[in-house]
Amino acid sequence: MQQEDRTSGRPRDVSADAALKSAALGLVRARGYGKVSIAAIVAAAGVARQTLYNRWSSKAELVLDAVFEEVGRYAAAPIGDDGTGAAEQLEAFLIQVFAHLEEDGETLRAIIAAAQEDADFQRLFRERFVLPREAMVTDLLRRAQARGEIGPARDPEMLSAMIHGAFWYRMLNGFALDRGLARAIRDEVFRP
Amino acid sequence: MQQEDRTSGRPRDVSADAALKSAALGLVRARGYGKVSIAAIVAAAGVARQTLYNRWSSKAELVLDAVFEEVGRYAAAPIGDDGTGAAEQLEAFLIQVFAHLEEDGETLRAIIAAAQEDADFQRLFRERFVLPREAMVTDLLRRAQARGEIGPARDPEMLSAMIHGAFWYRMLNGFALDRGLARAIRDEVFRP
DNA sequence: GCAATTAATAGAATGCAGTCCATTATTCAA
DNA sequence: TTGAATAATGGACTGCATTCTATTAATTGC
Repeated sequence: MQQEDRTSGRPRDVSADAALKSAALGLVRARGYGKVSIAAIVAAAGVARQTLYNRWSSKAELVLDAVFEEVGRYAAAPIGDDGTGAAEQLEAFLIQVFAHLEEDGETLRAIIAAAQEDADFQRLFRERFVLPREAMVTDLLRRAQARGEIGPARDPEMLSAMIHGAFWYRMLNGFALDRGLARAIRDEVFRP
Repeated sequence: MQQEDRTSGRPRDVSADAALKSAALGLVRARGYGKVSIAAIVAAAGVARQTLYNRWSSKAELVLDAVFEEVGRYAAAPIGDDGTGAAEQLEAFLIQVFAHLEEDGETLRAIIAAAQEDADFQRLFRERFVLPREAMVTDLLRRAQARGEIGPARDPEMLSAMIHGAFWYRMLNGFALDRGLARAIRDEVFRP
């Protein structure tokens, strides 16, 4: 997905982008990532197979765009530093993430799997999805540290990796992500 | 891989098991999981393709057996409760795990990926690989708690998930697992 | 209009995991 | 010695992602 304004040649059919993303989004949500074929996506979008590969280099890239970038949802906004304490903010963030993952968790798992088999896609996924979300929690923890809500010797980056790691680890091993987990993580980070 | 002593019928060729595991181990270590085909494994083992599928139901199952079970290595022994403190024990455990992952990390990542696409294999992997190793750390933390090395309000199970999660998360996102990470995890768990 | 350039299309080709099938081999029990 | 049961084998088959090819379409500068 890159644009370089050409001076000649037939222009891209811009409507094909949206048609492909929309078809991918609908099919993946309805049937699950592994059960959706490229053939089904291009048929639903009404374009040729090569048209997809002119825009994305794999099914995983298209679905990443379609499901996790298109609408700008899924914990895309920084965590608001509202009146509540950092513990409440973290728990609310996790509850929101887990709620989104009820719909798209299976797709996220498939995307993480795809990233293990394709180093380029791993980089793309990390830059576009993982690191921004990791930074949100790191920032929250830094603010909490500045206010004294966690000790000065704590390491916000390591803690953020442990927080994300905890639910990745649970998710990738087939456990549900529920409010109890959000609460347990919060409690472990903001220890008594 | 199950045995049910039959009363009749041609017996399994036991040497095929070892030949397949050995071929899979060698090829996967030499070329990487994704570049090794079933055809190459059975050719190297000198057996027919169906002979493999009589024993394992997928490439991932065979490789799990071959790489992570065969020799009983890879942090298979419980963490010794030697004279040192729990912080040192945890760091030593992590350093040992990371050292093994220098050789087999790419394979582990491929196996985690395979588990996301096959619920049966996910269960197998969790029972045979994930949970035992998670329990080692949980046990270590429980002992540490009994000795007062971590506070009584800490949650050993959650902490263990955060510890494993931290390095899974790093590994699955393409970061190296080095001694610095082991130290940072130790420091965050046994905080000042 | 015409050449150059790039896109879209249909369909074939490739490579691979996993399944299916027919045939042959080995064992036990009657 | 024969029949029932199960294994091993080679090869064919299916379904899929990704690539390749030839052809047609749209655009710009001349």
